[in-house]
This record gives sequence, C-alpha cells and structure tokens, in this order.
Amino acid sequence: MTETAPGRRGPKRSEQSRSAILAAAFEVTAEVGYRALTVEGIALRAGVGKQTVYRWWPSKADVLLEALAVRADVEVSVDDRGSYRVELEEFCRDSFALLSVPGVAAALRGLMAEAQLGPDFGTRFRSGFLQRRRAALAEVLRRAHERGDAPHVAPDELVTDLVFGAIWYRLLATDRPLSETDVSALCDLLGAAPAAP
Amino acid sequence: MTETAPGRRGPKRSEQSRSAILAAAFEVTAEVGYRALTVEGIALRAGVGKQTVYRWWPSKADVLLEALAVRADVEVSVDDRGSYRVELEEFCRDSFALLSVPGVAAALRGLMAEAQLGPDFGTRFRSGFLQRRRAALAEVLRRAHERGDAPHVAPDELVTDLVFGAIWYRLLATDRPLSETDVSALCDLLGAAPAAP
Amino acid sequence: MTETAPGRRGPKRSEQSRSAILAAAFEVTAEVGYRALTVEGIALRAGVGKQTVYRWWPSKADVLLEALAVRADVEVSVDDRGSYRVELEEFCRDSFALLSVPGVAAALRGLMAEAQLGPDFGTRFRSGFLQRRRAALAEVLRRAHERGDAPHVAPDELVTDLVFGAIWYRLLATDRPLSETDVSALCDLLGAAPAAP
Amino acid sequence: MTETAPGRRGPKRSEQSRSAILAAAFEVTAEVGYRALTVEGIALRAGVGKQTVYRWWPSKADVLLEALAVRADVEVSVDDRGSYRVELEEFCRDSFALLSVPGVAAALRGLMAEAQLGPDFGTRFRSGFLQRRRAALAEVLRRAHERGDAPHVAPDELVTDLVFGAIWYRLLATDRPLSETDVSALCDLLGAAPAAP
DNA sequence: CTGTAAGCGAGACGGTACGTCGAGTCTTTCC
DNA sequence: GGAAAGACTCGACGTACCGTCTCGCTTACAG
Repeated sequence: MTETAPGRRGPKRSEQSRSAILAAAFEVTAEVGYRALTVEGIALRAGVGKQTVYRWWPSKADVLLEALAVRADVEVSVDDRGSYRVELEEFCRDSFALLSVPGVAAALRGLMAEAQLGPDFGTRFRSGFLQRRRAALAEVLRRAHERGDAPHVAPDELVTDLVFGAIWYRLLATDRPLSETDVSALCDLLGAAPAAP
Repeated sequence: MTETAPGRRGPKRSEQSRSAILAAAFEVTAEVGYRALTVEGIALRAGVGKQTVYRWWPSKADVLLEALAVRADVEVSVDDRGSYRVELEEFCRDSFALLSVPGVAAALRGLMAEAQLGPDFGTRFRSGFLQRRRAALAEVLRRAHERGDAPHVAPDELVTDLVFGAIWYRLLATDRPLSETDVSALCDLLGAAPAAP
Repeated sequence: MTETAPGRRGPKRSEQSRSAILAAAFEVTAEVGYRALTVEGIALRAGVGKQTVYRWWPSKADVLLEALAVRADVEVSVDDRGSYRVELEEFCRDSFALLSVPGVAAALRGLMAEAQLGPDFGTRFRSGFLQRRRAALAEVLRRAHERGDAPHVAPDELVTDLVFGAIWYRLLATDRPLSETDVSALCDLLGAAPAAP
Repeated sequence: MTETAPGRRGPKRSEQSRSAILAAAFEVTAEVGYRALTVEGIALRAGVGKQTVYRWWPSKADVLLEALAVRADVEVSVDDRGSYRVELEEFCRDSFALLSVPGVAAALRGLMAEAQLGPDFGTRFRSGFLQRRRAALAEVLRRAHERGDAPHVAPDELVTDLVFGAIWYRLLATDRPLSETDVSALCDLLGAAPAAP
C-alpha cells in the first residue's frame, strides 16, 4: 500500500513483515472467515507488532484487499481473441475461476461487507478493485464495437452491471456459485451468437 | 419475531417497547449508518433495557430486518396485469421505489453486509427477505409461462439472478441508483416485447 | 471508592470483585513493585474485566490507595495517653510499624511517585491520605497545648513537617528504614522531656 | 555522562547535540511536567535522533538529572562562615533558592518519582544527587564539631534527615514551598544559637 | 385476592478488540 | 563511526460493545 519515499534516511520497510502480514490476513480469512479476522490476530500470526500493521494499512480490510491482489491474480485477461463472444465468455470464466481459489470467495464477501460498513474503505474498494474489473470488461466491449460484432442488446453500462451483478449476487445472496452452464446462458443472453456455429 | 406463548402467567409483551425498538433501529441506521448501530444504542434511543432487545431478537440485524418490514412495505405487488412485460417493469419499479425511501437503502446495505459476516443471520436474511422477493418474481414468470408470453431468453433462475443482481450490484458497488432508464433497458433486454405495440 | 447510589434498580456492585481487585493490586505491588503494577494485571489477577476496574477507580493508583486502607489500618491511634511525649512516640512507632507491614512501604513509595506525576491523583493522595495523618498528629499537638505540656520548640506546622519529613525522606531517599533509636532521638529533639524520668 | 573514549576513529561526540538534549529535557519538564517527558519528545525538540539520546544516557531521568546540574548550580556553598548557625541557615536558604528556579521543583519531583519506580535510576539518583547534598551538610556539621559550636541536639545523621526531610516533604507532599520563616524556625530548632547575639 | 411468574428499566459483569502511545532496539544513509 | 531518521517488536493504555446476569418494580393470570 503506502510506499516508502525513495531517497530518505532510515531503514527501509521490511518486505518480510509486509508479506507475512498479507499472508496471515488471507489465511485467517480463509480459515475462519472475515468476521474473525482482527488486526491483533493478523499481527500475532505474522509475528509482527500491531503497530506495524497500522503503520502501513488503515484497516484490516485494506490489508486483505492487498493480500487478495498478491494471492490471486486479480487482473483478468483481456487479450484480443478476435470475437466478442469468446472474450466475454473468457472473462466470465476467469472471474469464475478466481472465486474458486480457496479463500478468495470468503475474502471478497468480507470486503464487500466492509465496503458497506465503512464509507472510506468503500471508496477504496470500489476504485481499487471493482473499478479495475469493470474497466477490463469495458475494454472487451470497446473492442467489440471497433470490430462491429457487438450485439447492442443493451447499453454497455447495463451489460457490465448485469455481468457483475450476476456474479456478485450469486456470491453474496445465495449458496450456489455461478456454474459453467450459467456462464454460457448469460453469454447467450447478452446477445452474442454462439462462438462456433 | 418470537411470539409470547398464549395462556401463561405474567404480563404480555409490551407492544410499546417493541415498536420503539424497531423505530429506533431504523432511525439510527438511517441517520448514522449500520456500522454505528449498536444494541445499546437501540435500547437507549428506545428508552428500553438492553435485555428487552435480546429477549426478542437474536441480534441487531434481526431487529433492523423486522423494522424494515414495518417501515416499508417490503412485499412487492404481483397482481396480474395481463402481460409479462408490464408485470416485470412494475416489479422493477416497485423495487426501485423501495430503495428510494429514506433509510431503506442504508438498512439493506447493512443487512447484506451482516449476512456476509454472520452465517446465522445470513441464513435468516436469505430465507426471510431475499427468498421472498425471488418468489414474487418467480410468480410473475410462472404466470407468463401459463399465458405463453414468456420470451425464453434464458432460464427463469438466471433471469431472476440478473434482475436482482443488477439491483443489488448497483446498490452495493456503485453510488448510482438504478434509474428509470436502466429499468426500461433491463426489461427490454430480458426479452419482453414493449407493453403497448 | 465511588459508591453505588442507594435506591436504584439493577444489580448492586459486586463486593467480590471489589475485594479481589484490592487484594490483587496490593499483592502485585508487594511482589513486583509499583512500576510493574498495571490495570490489566490487576484485572487478570483478580479474575475480573478491565472495565470493572475502570468503572470504580480512575487509575491504578486509586485502587492501590484504597487497597492500602483495607490492608493496613491506616488510621493511627490518637488516644489520650496523658502526656505529649508518650503520644508523640506512640504516633511515630505506629507509623514505623505500618511501614513494616510487608508491601506497605512499596505501595507508599509508588503512590507518592504517582502523586508527583499525576496532579489529579496528587490531590486525592494528599487529601485522602497525607492530610488524614497530619490531622492525627495535629490532634496530639492540640491536646498537648490544652494540657500545657507542649514544649514550644517550633510552630506546630513545622513540627508536623519534621516528623513526616523524616519518615518520608527515609522511605523515599534512603534504604535504611527509620529505626527505633531514630524515633527516640526524634522525640527527644522535638522537645518533649523523656517519658519516664 | 558517558565520555567519548580518547583517541578513536570517527567524529567526536557532538557537543551541540548534547546541550540541545539537556535543554530540551529541562524545558519540556518545566513546561508540561515530568510525566509528559518522553525520550521521543526530547529528541524531537532537540532536533536529534532518538538513538543519540540512548547512546549517551540510559533513560530520560538520567538526561534530566544531568540537565539539572547544568541549569541550576546544584552544588551548594559550604564555605567556612565561622559559625554553625550561619552556615546551616545559608545551606537551607541555598536549597530554598534552588527550588525557586523555574522548572527545578518540577524536575526534582519527577526525578524523585522516577527513583521510586526504577530501582536502577533510584541508585544513581541517590548517589549522584541526594548523597552529594547530604555530604555538603555533613561538611557543615563536621566543621561545627571541629569548632566546638555544634549543639548536639541530635545525632548528625538525624539532623541531616530532618533538614532534607522537611525540604523534600514540603516539595512532594504539600503545595506550600518552604518559606524564609520556616527556614529560620528550623535552624532555631536544630539547636544553633542565633547567629548574632 | 393472593402468590408467583413473567416482562421490564437499569446497569454491573467478564470479555474481546479497538486504535494509540511510548519504550528501547535495530537498520539505513549521510557526513 | 557519530548522528539523523525512522521502522521494528512489545506491552499497556483507556474505550466501546458484546452478550449474560442480577436487581427491584410492575403487571396479570392461576389457584
């Protein structure tokens, strides 16, 4: 998170502490859930002073957010695949795969909860995580428009909301994760012709 | 929530306390947010002992959930309007209107957050709130199938996920509420022909 | 310390907690010294929540001050013995005996230190402890004047300062406690004729 | 305090840092009291690294002790004045004057408090400060014995305890400083005939 | 019409975690 | 190698709520 200024005196930030903290945060969340995640617990598990956590992150949620970025490659592929349908499906499957990584779903549910409770973290979560993923999907849509194979079933904004809405709603409000079948049906609906006729 | 058993000794449950507690919970949430809602705060504002809250509700979230049902008519109209398109749009607009009631959005965001944190409340929230609303939309879809005017753009289950997903995602992850235009575009997408040709 | 208001609803202050806290405070001080006395340590040793300590006492020093009053009978005898010399010597010996009770010297040194550091506690210590003891000696002097056997070697104020000064200075600034011989010499100096000619 | 070993490599101890640290320690104590005196605060105010303080002094109390010696001339005059009475009174008045220097009383109260809390500093304070002052008074008494004008009201040891006891007790336990009148009465009591017959 | 079993207000209790402060040590860079 | 800057571990601080409990009062049904 916060960076140590480059040309200054004094010791550098300990990379060992940093990664131990991130690992601890992620592991605790995966093992006992976000509710049981405490700054004291993170520090204890990481073998670190509590102050070292507070020095670099404003809250346990920010630690976990960064831990997530380290653990799972949060940036979804947006390589050009030549077709909207293929790219859309790939995007959804990547998101699906991300949620299958052990601990990631628990972490995301905790972070979304925290974002509702703390307005400050909410802003950081939106701009630092949600927005990045929207941008990825927006890139796919932009390319489709260039190519002329966008189906125009709905405004891009709404398509984005529908994709993420489905993913998040399933995660937050149900016990069933989004399945492969669901992904296909969703892609069908969003107007793309099936990839291979 | 819990009912007083009939035919027993002692005074009945105080209706005055009950409604004061519900009102207090809703007001505090509306004014300072769910994070600042505490059982002690509810009791204080309601002029009630803390135990009286715990006697009837297992947690502050359950109080708020009930308060919500009292404040806003949570049950959405599913009257037969003769057309899938009309009923779907009405359902979406009703949901939209509900979220516009001051305090309701804050309460729902808090409850969804709590549902992520506490597995027990999560179950109650899903079955006592989310499921009811899914059932309402399922009824609309059922009637459409009977009538034969369901568009079959996607499995009913997925349609439901998409509708609620869009509503919740907008609520939880963005600052923009779902607009009238969005509702129309959503209904268009979900395959219904425009109401009046 | 603080008293529970007499005619009020709700549970009474737990006498068990109170005495466990006082005992714990005194014991910890006696065993490891005032510096190592912490509110957390008191609470832990007393098997009590930290808040319960803070509810009734403003600081660890106030706990210890009260513990002292419980442990050692802090009020010195000022019974009429018929002679200034006898009463003065008795007063000094009582003070001397008090300091010999295990733990009392350590506690008093800690409290005097705290009184220097915290102005608020300083005031409480002076009025709640030091002043009481000055009053006892003042009573002895008053009686001597009535009787006419006060030696008038110095103003009463100064005599009091000298007696307590000697006691405290020995306690705080040296390792040697005030001995029996010292007490006798002090009484001789302060002008009283020896008790038994 | 600690001296830089002679004939070694590297820069010498910075005299500028040393005096800045001593000045900072004394000023902070005078302004906000000993409790608020911290090593970090001293270093900050002196524009110095924290380690530079720890390199040369074992604790903030030791810094202040040295600062005191620099600020106020702690060594009390024990010049031969030809008479016990004169010298005793001079000694008391010098001590009295010392305590009137702004900040000195606060510093002494803090140091005496610290001496109670930390056994190590206690030893240094006793031998490095209290004992020096006792020695000064002992010199006065020794000369009086040589001269033959010592009043023998009490053993020298006790006389010393009484003088310092009165001074310290007034400082630590009351709000009234020792007055000129008190000094006179004390000297009268300690048996010396008035200076000029 | 009386006893007794709730409901209720108040709030003390044992806990857990919070976020902050300072202690004393260690590390890096500059001079 | 001294000194600035400051990151580090550690331990205690005093606070906020948690959920449970105990008190003394007030109902209102049951015998």
